[in-house]
Amino acid sequence: MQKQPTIRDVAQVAGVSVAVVSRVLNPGSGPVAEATRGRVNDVMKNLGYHPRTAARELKFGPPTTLGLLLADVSNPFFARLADRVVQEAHARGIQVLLMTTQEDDQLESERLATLIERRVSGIIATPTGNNLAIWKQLQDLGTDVVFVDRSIPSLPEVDVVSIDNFESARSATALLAAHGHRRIGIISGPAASSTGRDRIAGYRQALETAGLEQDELLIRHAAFRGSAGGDAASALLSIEEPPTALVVANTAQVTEVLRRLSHAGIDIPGTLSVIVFEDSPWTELMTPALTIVRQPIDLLARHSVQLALSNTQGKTSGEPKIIRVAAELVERSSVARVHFTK
Amino acid sequence: MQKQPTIRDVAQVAGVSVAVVSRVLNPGSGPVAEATRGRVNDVMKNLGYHPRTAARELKFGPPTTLGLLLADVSNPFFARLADRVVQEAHARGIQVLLMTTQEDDQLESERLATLIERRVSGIIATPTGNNLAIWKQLQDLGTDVVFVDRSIPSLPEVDVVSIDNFESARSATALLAAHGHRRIGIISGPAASSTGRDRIAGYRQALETAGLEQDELLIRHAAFRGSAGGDAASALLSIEEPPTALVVANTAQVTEVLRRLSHAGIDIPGTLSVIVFEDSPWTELMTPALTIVRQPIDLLARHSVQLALSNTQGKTSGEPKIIRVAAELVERSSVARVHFTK
DNA sequence: ACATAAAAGTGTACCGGTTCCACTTATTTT
DNA sequence: AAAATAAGTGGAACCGGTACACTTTTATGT
Repeated sequence: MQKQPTIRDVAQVAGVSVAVVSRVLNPGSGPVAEATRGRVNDVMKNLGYHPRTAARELKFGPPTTLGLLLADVSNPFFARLADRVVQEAHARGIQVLLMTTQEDDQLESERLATLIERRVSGIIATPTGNNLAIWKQLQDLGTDVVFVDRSIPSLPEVDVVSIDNFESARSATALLAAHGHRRIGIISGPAASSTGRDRIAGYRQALETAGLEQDELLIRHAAFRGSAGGDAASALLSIEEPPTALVVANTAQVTEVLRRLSHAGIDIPGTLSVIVFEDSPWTELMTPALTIVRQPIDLLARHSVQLALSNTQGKTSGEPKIIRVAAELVERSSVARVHFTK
Repeated sequence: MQKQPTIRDVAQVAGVSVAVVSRVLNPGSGPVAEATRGRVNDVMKNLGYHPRTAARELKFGPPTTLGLLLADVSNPFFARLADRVVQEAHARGIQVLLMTTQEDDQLESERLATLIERRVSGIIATPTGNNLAIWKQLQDLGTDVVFVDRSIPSLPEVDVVSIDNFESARSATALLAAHGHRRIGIISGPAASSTGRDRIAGYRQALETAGLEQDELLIRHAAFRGSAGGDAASALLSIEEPPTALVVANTAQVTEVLRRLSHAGIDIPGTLSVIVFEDSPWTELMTPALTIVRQPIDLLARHSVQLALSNTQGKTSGEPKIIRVAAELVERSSVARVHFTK
C-alpha cells in the first residue's frame, strides 16, 4: 500500500512544471517539446502515475459518466439492456453507474439524489412514475434524461426510447385472430404505466379490425414485481368463457405466468395458444417453442446512449425526442389454429 | 439550465461561513446551533443545492464507489449477481460502476485503468485470467480486489468468493451414478479456468467413488463465449459409446448446449439424462423440468461486497480470504434411472 | 460578579488536477 | 541586423468541498 504519486511528484522527478505534465496528459492543450514529452511519459510509467478523475471532474461537469437507473437487473430484459448500454457507453469512453429502484419511489428518489451529487452528464432510466419534481430538477440542471421502455405522460418534455408497444400488441393479437381465435386474453403491465396502456390499446385495435367482441374480463393488468402475473393468469382461466389464446404483454411477468399455466396443466397450444413479450434464448427451448415478440434491445440501447449524450455533445435541440423502434414477431409453435366447433 | 450553487453561495445567503454549512452537511463534524442548522437547510433547499461528490472525493479516496467488472451482463447468472451486488452496495450507501469485459483481455485492461483513475475503493470482478500486472498494481494501491465465481491461480493473494465447484460437480455426478448411469459426460469451462478445473476434478472424484471407468472422451471443455458449448455437445453424442447422462457445468453455455440437444431430437431424460449448472426460473418451465445445480447468488453477492469493503472498513487482515459457498442440487425431472440392459 | 468551560462560528490551507498569462529562447521576416 | 513571430516552459489562481486552528459568544459554578 504505497501513497499515490500526484502530478507534482511527476513534475518534480521529470524536472518540469506541473503545467507541462498536464499538457502531456491532455494532448492538444498546448505545445510540448518531443523530448520533454517522452521524458515525462517515462516518469509517469515508472512512478505508476494515474491522474485522478475526481480532480479532473472538479473543474468541469464530467461528461464521462452516465447513470443507468433500472427497475431490476435480474429481469433478463433489463439485464440485456444494461449489457448493451454499458457496451455502447464504453465505446464512447463513458462509464456507467448502475442503480436499481426495485420499482420503489423512495429508492428511486435516493438514487436520483446520488446522481445529482455526482453531476452525471446523462441518465437513462425506467422511471417508477413518481418523483416528478426530481426529474424536472434534473432537467433544469442540464442533465440529459432519457426514459427507456416506459414514459411518464406528465413529463412530456423528457426524451423517450421504447418499442412500438401499440403496434407490437396489435400484430400479436392480429396473428391470434388470424388463427381463428375469438376469445383472446391479454396480461399487460399496470394500467398506470404507459407501456401497459399502449399495449392494451393495440390489442383493442386488433380486435376491432378483426370484428371481435371486446370483453373487459379478458384484459388483466399485472404489477411489474411479485406474483401478480400468475394471479392474473389464474383469474383469466377461471372465467365463464375462458380464452383460447393469450398475449402475455407484461414482460416482467412472463416466467411467472408460464409457471402458473404449467402447474395448472394447461396444454399449449392445444388448450391455449400463447404469445409472450420476451426474447430470451430459453423461449426457443421450451416445448412447444414459444411464439414471441422480440424487442430489439441493441437499438434501444444505442438510441438511449446517443440521446443521453446528445446535449453534452452540443446538439441542444428544443423538442423532446420520442424514438419508437419496431419489435419483431417471431412465429414458433405456441400458437395453434382454432377450429370453429361452436 | 441554471448555474449550480456552491457551498459558498449557500453560506452567503444564509449569512454564515462555509465551515458552518459544511458542518450542517456532515452531521457530527462539529457543533451547529439548532436555529442556524434550520436556516442553512432552508437555504440549501431554496437554492436547490447539492454538494458535489467530486469535490468531496478529492480530499480522501472515495469509499463511496465500487467497481463491478463482469464478463457479460446478458448472461443471467452475472445479471442476477449484478442485481444483488448493487442492492447490497446501495444498502451500505455505496455506488456501483458497472463494466464489462466480454472476456477480452484488452478491454479488461482498459476498464481497470479507468477504475484506477477513479480510485474506487474496491473491485468485484470475474477476471479473464490475464492482466496479472494490473491486478497486482491495484492491490499495491490499496484497492480491495475480490474475484467472484472464478480465480486466478497465479494471483493467490486475491480474495475469492465462489461456489464449491468441486463438491457441486461431485454431487451432481454422484446423483447420476446412483441412478445407474455408467457413461456420464461432462461439459465444463475452459481447462485454463479454475472453475472448469475444479468441476472436472469433482466429476472424477465421483466416478472413482462409484467405481466407474474414466474416459477422457467424455470430458469436454467449452469456452465461455460463442457456440463452443453446442459443438462440445455434438461431439459427445457422436462418439462410439455415447453417454447416457450429461452434466453441463459450463454455466455460460447451458442454453447453447440445450438448444443443440433439442435440435438433435434427443429425448430427455429417455435417451439422455441431464443436470445443468443454471438456476434461472425457466429451467423449471421446460419439459421435462431440469434438474439443476443452484448457485446461491445472494450469498455470493453479499460476501463479495463485504470483502470488497472490508479493508476500507479497517479490517486489514493479512491472509487472502477464500469463501466457498455450497451450491444446491435441485432434483426435478431430467434425470432418469438407467436399467442395466447390457 | 467573575472565572472558566463549553458551544458556536470564522478564516484559510489543502486535496490534485487544469488553464490563463507571463516569460524566455529559437526561428523567421524584411 | 533589428524586429516580429512562434515554440516551449513556469507561476499561480481556480474548481468545491473539508478540517484544523483560532476567536467570539453563551452557559455554568461558586
